[in-house]
Amino acid sequence: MASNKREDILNAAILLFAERGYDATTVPKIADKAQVGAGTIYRYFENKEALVNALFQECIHKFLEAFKSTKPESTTDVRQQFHVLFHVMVDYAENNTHELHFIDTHCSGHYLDEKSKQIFQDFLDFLKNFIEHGKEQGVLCLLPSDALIAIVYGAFSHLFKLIRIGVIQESTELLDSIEECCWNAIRIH
Amino acid sequence: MASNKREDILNAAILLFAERGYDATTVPKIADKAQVGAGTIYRYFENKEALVNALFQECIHKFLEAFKSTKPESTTDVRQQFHVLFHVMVDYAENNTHELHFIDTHCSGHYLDEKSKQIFQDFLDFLKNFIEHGKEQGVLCLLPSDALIAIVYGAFSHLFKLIRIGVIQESTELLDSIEECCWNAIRIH
DNA sequence: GATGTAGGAATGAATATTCATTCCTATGAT
DNA sequence: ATCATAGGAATGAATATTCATTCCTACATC
Repeated sequence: MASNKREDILNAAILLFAERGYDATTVPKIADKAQVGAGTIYRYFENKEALVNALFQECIHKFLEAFKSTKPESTTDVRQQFHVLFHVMVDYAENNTHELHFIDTHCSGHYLDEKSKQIFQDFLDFLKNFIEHGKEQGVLCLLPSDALIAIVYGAFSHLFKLIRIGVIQESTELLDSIEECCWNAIRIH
Repeated sequence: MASNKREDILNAAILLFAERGYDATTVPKIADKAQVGAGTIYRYFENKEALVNALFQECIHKFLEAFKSTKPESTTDVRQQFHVLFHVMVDYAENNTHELHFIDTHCSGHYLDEKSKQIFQDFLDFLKNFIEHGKEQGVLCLLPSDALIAIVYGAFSHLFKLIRIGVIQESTELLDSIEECCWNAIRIH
């Protein structure tokens, strides 16, 4: 039987970090939720900071892999590419309820180390690439790529926050409409 | 001898809360930045929680007053109303560099009391009103009002975060373009 | 000197981290 | 197969640190 303690700790931690934030989440609380002793956490992670960094890096990595595995470059139709990317985000948000929120609330935390910042930058660069392509094709607004990403991602993450807390009800039609809204925000008219 | 200690404390606190978050901001650090003794803070606020709530309420109040003073109802042109509202947000973001970020990162904090939650709800209801009007006029998408607010506000707040940390350079043209993007996101096509 | 205000050291509760000890499990000898 | 032993894994009580809050002293102002 494989030792899954490390996993247990990470799963407990992401729940608590996403709900309460890094600073308000105590190590003993993580231990409780993971059903391990407090000391066990220090077998797997040097300290609380190392834990949050490992978690952050694994989340981004998973998210980025989800994007990369779609190979949206195979078509030059920017709208179609956008559709694919948008649905990667939706799938990720649906299947990893807390991860998107965790990323969102921790991506500029003071406890992130260089490696975490770097991998997050890689993630942004990947998205930037798509935007840049769309601008070259004359399909997307000629605003800074960072700005266009912020518009879509900002809208998306606030929306999923509302879905997560139950203010609005998720449905295929709603998501399709929202995709259209986001697309309309950045395309050339 | 105008006692401006209370102001000093609030100004120091908003900077630190916006930068580090509520839980990572210690009362002694606030006292240092405000150049007052730690005990002095407790002359003006019952405790740390009362301080953050007072701050939050004053921020939202100021923001909401800025909106209300524009009386966008005087015109029925929804696009024109949107322009006015958007510029209230821009002005607020520009003149109160840290307040928007503070609101953004603290509006769902576990330390907020009923009054803070209520005043924040009032704020959302005000925006909802505008959206509802636009939908009645047949100008805005028939998505839930909360969703439309999230799209615009989410995009806006992420954008100003980038401006604040210097990733993108603010300019009139940029802001005009962004306004157009936000409008395109929620209008009917 | 009485009263109100400020300061910051002192306090105690909460928290991250350590460490001596216990608990498993795999291996090997009988 | 049974038992013995070792060594890594896990534990949680103990420790060190940090922090919100209190409290006592000093300084104004009247």
